Amino acid sequence: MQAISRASEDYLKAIYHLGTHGDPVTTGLLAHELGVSSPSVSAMIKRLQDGELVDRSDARAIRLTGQGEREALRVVRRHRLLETFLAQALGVPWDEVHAEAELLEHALSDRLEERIDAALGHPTHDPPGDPIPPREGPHTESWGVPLETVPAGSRFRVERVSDRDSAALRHLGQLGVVPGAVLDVEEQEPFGGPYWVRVDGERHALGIPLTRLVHGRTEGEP
Amino acid sequence: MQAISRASEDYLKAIYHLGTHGDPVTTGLLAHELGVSSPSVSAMIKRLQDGELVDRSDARAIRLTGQGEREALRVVRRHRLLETFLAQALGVPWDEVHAEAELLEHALSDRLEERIDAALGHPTHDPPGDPIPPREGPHTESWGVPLETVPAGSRFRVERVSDRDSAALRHLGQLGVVPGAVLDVEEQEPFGGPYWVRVDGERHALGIPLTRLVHGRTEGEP
DNA sequence: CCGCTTTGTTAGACACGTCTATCGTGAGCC
DNA sequence: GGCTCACGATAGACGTGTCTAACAAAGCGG
Repeated sequence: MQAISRASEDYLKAIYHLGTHGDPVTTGLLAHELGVSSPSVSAMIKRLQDGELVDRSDARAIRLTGQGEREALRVVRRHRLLETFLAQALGVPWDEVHAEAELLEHALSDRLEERIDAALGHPTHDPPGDPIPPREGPHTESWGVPLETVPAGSRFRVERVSDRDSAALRHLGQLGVVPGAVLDVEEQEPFGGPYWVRVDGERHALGIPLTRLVHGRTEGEP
Repeated sequence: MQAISRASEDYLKAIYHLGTHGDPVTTGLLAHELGVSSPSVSAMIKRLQDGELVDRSDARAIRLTGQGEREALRVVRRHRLLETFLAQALGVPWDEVHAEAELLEHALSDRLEERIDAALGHPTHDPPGDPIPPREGPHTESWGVPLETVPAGSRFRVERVSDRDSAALRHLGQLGVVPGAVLDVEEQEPFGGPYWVRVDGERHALGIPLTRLVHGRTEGEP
């Protein structure tokens, strides 16, 4: 119950995020993700292990314990609620909400989190489409499939857009590639060439890196 | 220009607040205010002095330098903007906004501060009536006179209520003693007895400690 | 004028979170 | 099997912010 430091929260959140992408979470990966050296990660993991928040029984991967995952989800919930709130209450553009929420998420009291959740009508997703974990109870991330893997000729409904790269997010927003949008994947040029997609009647070219940021689900043929 | 730590911000803010009350700011006073030991204060003051944020040329009082005061005012501004915003946008009751703003004030980016300020229409005062410092430029606190010093028979306009004691604040709010309210001070019982004041036609007794929290200005006779 | 009380500072320790430099170790490859 | 390379852990240091315990200085009462 003793308070968890901001740094610990950042580590737990990063372990959680990297964990949802399937790859085993390693020291080096975490160090890169958090922008710190790997000895720093080693030291922090040791502290988190002492606090029963991470599990190192598998030497090849860093895993969260049940308690660690609960704490990570608390941070993720606050982050995504804040993103939603900032967008809605203040009109903060969707490529900025991530950075602001990153700053505020560690300073949000349970009471205020509750008020924000209620004021927003208990939203289930934040602006980029990430699901907001419940205050307690199970949670799944439901990524859908990356746009990258979708063959030409498909109709694709956008569910989630990664908000890690603010500039990319802004660009996608300008093209209309937002959660809920429906894309017709018209063509994929070979050898890493762009995807041509039709959004709202407009035809746009998306480079491979962009298509990796967009997740969703294929629908019936166009 | 290098970022100032949260702890430093808290010290600067506390020095500023204690300074506005007239008394010379001492190590012990700061220690009490911040809930830390006085050696901790000594150490921090030394660091702040090294950073040119406090001035110890007067051995009997801790003073802010120009830069130190600017930094303190930045924190105060963020705090009071947040209080106003939380009250307005989320309906957080006025006895809670202080504690929430206390948590969030260190995590507010300039950009978001700007957005909040604009969304609120550049407010000049927060809910308890504290003046919001401008983003830059001079600022005065303008306390008015404490209700405690007002003689019976006066009419008194409330300008500011201290938000340090949440329970007292809630109580005063229930009585209608809020900024803008006009009180008729009907009677002050001797030997520390209560003040009898009429607010909105209702007669209420206020103990001395409460009357010290309320500042304002006398108006014409009732 | 001298001792006591009050106040602030120094000394030394600790927890946290970070770094660089170094050491171990395990997997893959010849 | 032995070498190399990548990776993680350890060692040692530092800055920040805190503590307790001991010391210094200053005012005040007698």
